[in-house]
Amino acid sequence: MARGKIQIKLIENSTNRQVTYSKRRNGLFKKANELTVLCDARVSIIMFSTTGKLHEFISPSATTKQIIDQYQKTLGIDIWSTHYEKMQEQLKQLKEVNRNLRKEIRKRMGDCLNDLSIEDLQGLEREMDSSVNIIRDRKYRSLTNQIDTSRKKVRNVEEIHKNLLHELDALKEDPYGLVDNGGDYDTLIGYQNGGGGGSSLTTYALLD
Amino acid sequence: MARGKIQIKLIENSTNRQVTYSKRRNGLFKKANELTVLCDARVSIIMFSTTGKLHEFISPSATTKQIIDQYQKTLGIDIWSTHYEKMQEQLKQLKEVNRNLRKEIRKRMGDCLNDLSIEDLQGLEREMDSSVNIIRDRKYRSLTNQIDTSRKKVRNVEEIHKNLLHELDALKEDPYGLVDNGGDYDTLIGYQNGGGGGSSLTTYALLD
DNA sequence: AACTATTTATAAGA
DNA sequence: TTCTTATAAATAGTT
Repeated sequence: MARGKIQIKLIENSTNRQVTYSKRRNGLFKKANELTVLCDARVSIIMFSTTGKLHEFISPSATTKQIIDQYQKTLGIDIWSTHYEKMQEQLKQLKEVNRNLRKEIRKRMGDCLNDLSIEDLQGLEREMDSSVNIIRDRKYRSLTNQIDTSRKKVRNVEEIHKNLLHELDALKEDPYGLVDNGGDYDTLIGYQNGGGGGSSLTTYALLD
Repeated sequence: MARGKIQIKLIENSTNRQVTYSKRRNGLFKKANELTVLCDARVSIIMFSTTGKLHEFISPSATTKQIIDQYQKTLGIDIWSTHYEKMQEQLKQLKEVNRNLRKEIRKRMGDCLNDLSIEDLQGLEREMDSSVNIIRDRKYRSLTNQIDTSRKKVRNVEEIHKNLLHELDALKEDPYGLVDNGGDYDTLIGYQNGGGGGSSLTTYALLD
């Protein structure tokens, strides 16, 4: 606008562009400030250069956050809050659910019984009795299983012991190993040690 | 800046101010647009007049949300996202807590017992037994209270009945009401009907 | 960063 | 609000 008119189109020369950006930015900010003072307006200017550099103007009477908040409020279209409010709602619901769950647990622990009627108490008692029975049953079955396993182990150990005794007897009667291992007990638990009969004394696996 | 220089200070005349606001706003937006084109910059201008009216300029190559997001990102100071991420974290935690609470309840209802050891089952059983006892006790006390209240009511009704009989006897012996109500039972439950002895037949309040 | 010829913006008036 | 226009301000090109 001086020393020759220019076309409003991208300035190709990078240096010129840079200089013009700087000059006009100052001009813009000056105008914005004048507007702020003359007309008691609140102005926010945010700008990024091609290189990503940030420059901002804000009327002294405001903050950028204020302006943006009011911007959203005025447009009604909350750029973020849509998402944000949904989260808030979700949060509230979760807290409520949480509170109820805790209350439920406390009831089941014998707390917070004040606001329950006799019928409620009766129901709660019955429900918990039945639950305890289930738990007791589960515990019992679990115990039974363990006992059963133990019993099997014991039986296995006994079997091994018995076999060892047999082998010992055989050794006593035939110290030079001329007689083969008796087939009956070997086949009986032979699958447990891979059928290895190579040594004169059979090894017997213990159950886990 | 024409037809006379002006001081950069609030324009007192409201109409003038309004006009100047409009003119200079256009000027500002025009300059912003030129800057956008000449220097390939992205500019966001948001302004509010004294009266709260919103006007905005945005470079065609951008959206206001983009600019504001980049503004926050560049400054590092997230005006909202800090809050947002905190909420997200909170949400996650609440959901986790919620899940655990539900599991706890299910355990206490005899579900989900698979991953509990015998010791856990034992502890759970003991805890629930004790809770059931508390509930049973509470129920018992509640029942006792009700029974007690009922008993009092019955006693009250009996008392009233007895008194009525007395009055009836008195009436039979003194049909013309010359003899006053017998003092003993009147004072006994007199506080219950406000001490009203005005009528020949005393009224007796029933307990609630 | 300063200069300055010119263009542009705009204050006041219509 | 829009147009006009005299004048102030901004700025492109130069140093």
